[in-house]
Order: sequence, then structure tokens, then C-alpha cells
Amino acid sequence: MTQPSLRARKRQRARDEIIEAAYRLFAERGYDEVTVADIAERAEVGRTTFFRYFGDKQEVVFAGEQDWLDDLAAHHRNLRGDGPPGLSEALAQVRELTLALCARATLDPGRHVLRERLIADHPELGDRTARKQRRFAETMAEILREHGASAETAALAPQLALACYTAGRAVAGDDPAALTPSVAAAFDRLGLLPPTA
Amino acid sequence: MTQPSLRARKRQRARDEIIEAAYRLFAERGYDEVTVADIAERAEVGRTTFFRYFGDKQEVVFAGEQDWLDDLAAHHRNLRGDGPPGLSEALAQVRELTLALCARATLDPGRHVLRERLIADHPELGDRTARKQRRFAETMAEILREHGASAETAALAPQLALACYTAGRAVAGDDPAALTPSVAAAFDRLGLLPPTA
DNA sequence: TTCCAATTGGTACTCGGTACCATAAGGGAC
DNA sequence: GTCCCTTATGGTACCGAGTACCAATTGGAA
Repeated sequence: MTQPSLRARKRQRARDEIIEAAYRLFAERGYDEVTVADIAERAEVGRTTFFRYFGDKQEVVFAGEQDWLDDLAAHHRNLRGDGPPGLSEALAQVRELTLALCARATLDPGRHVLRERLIADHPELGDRTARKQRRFAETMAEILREHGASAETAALAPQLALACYTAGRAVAGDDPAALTPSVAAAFDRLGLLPPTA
Repeated sequence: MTQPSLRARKRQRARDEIIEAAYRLFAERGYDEVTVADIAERAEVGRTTFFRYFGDKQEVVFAGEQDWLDDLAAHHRNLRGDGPPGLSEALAQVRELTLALCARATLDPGRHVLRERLIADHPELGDRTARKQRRFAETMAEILREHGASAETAALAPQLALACYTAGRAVAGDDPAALTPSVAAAFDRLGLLPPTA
């Protein structure tokens, strides 16, 4: 395997150092008490450079997560069943993706817990989380439509998945290990709804 | 009925004029091209005063909506069935509230359409919408718990309602009249999910 | 009228975010 | 190696959102 170019490596290192510096400072002082200038100084880059790597201060909190979504979406684009999916089939598909996403959270538990705490304490970070989720839902909807699902199904199934995810997250609190089972349980309860609820 | 005090009337008038000025300017120039100073000048108040009535620039876009939620929540606190609600009963209750909320959107169609356009064009306003929805869900969850629902049911039912709302909104586009039927249809499909989906 | 509380608008400040510019450094062609 | 082009960097200067503070005005009640 060929090494990435020196440029690319430097770039990656700078990015990682900014994230590292940011999380350390957030852990020490809290989100509001850390300025972008502080992060840049700790990471030994200019303030301008910070904004070249991250569109805004919030983005550094969620660094990397967008990649997960894109990965998952790309991976899922190839998985198709037979014929256009109805709501049940669509739900089963987004369920898979959602649970895969939950599993990622346990990869770096320490950072996960800190991030959950930051989000809980700062409404604007919760807002930003919601933006990511919207994007996830839209991507899923797009894929479902490509697979022949109706507009209604494509819109509803991903939103239901998000509902199960959010509800599961609320039940699990910030315990990374509890996340996946809680979300799975929510999906299960969805399947047990009696007709004409 | 006694008239509210002169102070209260002036206060209400100032607030209304700020909202009016803001919406007019947003319609003319778009959200980004209007500064808080512009709004304040048009409304003939000081910039400082703007921030006394609205916590930030985004808040003026959603002025009044929070009142709806509080109203509805208060109203719903008194509606109780017999015994602790299961998921189906909880879902039926939040369904009522959600549809009532949709109906409000048709009260001022012009402003509704403009607001939807602003939200669609500006991600940060979409984020803020999500914040309101989170708060709605949390309030509903609280009420459900008061009525004896389990933590899981209380967390899941409001999120499912939000899912139906969001999906319905996506299908309806910015047509106020289409909103309620679309959302209702989403709820209906939820009741038709076969067991062990 | 007098006094208190509420409201106002101005000034000055911090911080997030952007535009612009001169400089440095990587990477390829020769 | 050296030339040249592209990319990345950091600094300066600017704008707008949001906050703290203060002096002046105004509503309301004694």
C-alpha cells in the first residue's frame, strides 16, 4: 500500500490535532468558555486555519460523524431486496442502518460520553445533532425512492427510524453500551403495534 | 373585562411591530441580508430593545409558536384515559395534539409559507425548528409519565408523532392545506404495520 | 406631586465568521 | 538541484450577533 502524500499526512495531522485540542479544552473548561482562538492556539495553528478545516465551532464537536453517515449510505445503496419496498420492508432496511450507527458510538466511549454531555448542556449543539439526523433521513429517503418506494414510504420510514433512535437514546442516557439494545427495543415495539392504533 | 395596563399594551405593540418589521424585511431581502439593526430601525426601537423581546435573531422567526405548544400541553394535561396508557393509547393521544398543531398552520397561510421557505433555505433555522420539536416531545413525554406510562412508552410515542409530522410535512411541501391530511395519513399507516415488521 | 419600578436606547465590548493578502511549503517537470 | 505552479498558512481588517452597563424616560401607585 502506498503512503499518502506528505501534504495529505500533514493535513490529517493538523485536523486531528485541532479535534484533540478542542475536546481537551471542552473537557477542561466547557464549551462556552473555550474560544476558537483558544483551540487554534492549543493546536498550534492560526485561527484562520481552524475555519479552513471546520466550517464553524460546532462542527468540530461532530468531527468524523458525517463520514459515518456517508459510508453507511454508500454501503446501503447496494443492498436491495426484490421489488419496491413497502413500509415494513423499508423500515427493516433503515433499522439495519440505524443499529449499525449505534454500534459506532461504542468505538470511542470516552469521547461519546463527553459529546453527549456537551449536547445535553448546550441547546445549539442539540440543534446541530438534529441537522445531521435530518440529512441522514433525507439520504435514506433518497435511497428508498431509488429502490422504488413510494414518496410516502420513503419519507416515513427514515423518520420512524430516527424516532426509535431518539427514544432509545433518551432511555439509554449517556451509557454507550445501553444504546443499541434500547434502540432495538424501540424498533421491536413498533412492530407490535396493533392495527388501527 | 378590564383592559390590560398601558404598559402591557405598549409592550405588546412593540413586540408585534418587531415581528411585523422582521417578516417584511425577510420577505423583501431574505434572512441573511437583514441585520438585527435593520429590524430594530424599521420597528422604531433600539437594537438593544430587540434583544429584550427576542433572545436572538432566529427567535423572531418562530415568534408565537412556543405559546401554541405551551397552550396545547396545558390543555392536554387534563385529558386522561383510564389507567396507564400503553404505546397504542399514548400514540392516539399525541396524535390528537399533533393534528391540532397542524391545524394552527393554516391560520396565517401567508406567513406560514414564508416561514417554510426561510427554513428550507437556511439550515440554522431548520435546526431551530428541531429544537422546538424536541421541546414538544419532551413535554409530551412528561405528561405521559404523569399519566402512568412507562419510560419507554413516554419516550417513544412523542417521537413517533414527530416522525409522522415530519414525514407529512415533507410530503405536503409548503402547502398549508395539504399538511393535516398528509400527517394524518402517516399516522394511519403506522397503525397498519404488520406485527414483527 | 412624589417616589419606585419598569422600560428604553446608547456605548462599548467579546466572539464567531469572512475576505483579502503576502508568504511559505509541497510536488512535479526538466 | 532549480524552476514553477498549486496548495496551505497565518495575519489583518472587517462585519454582525449577542452581552453588560448606564443614564434617562415613563407608567403606576401612594
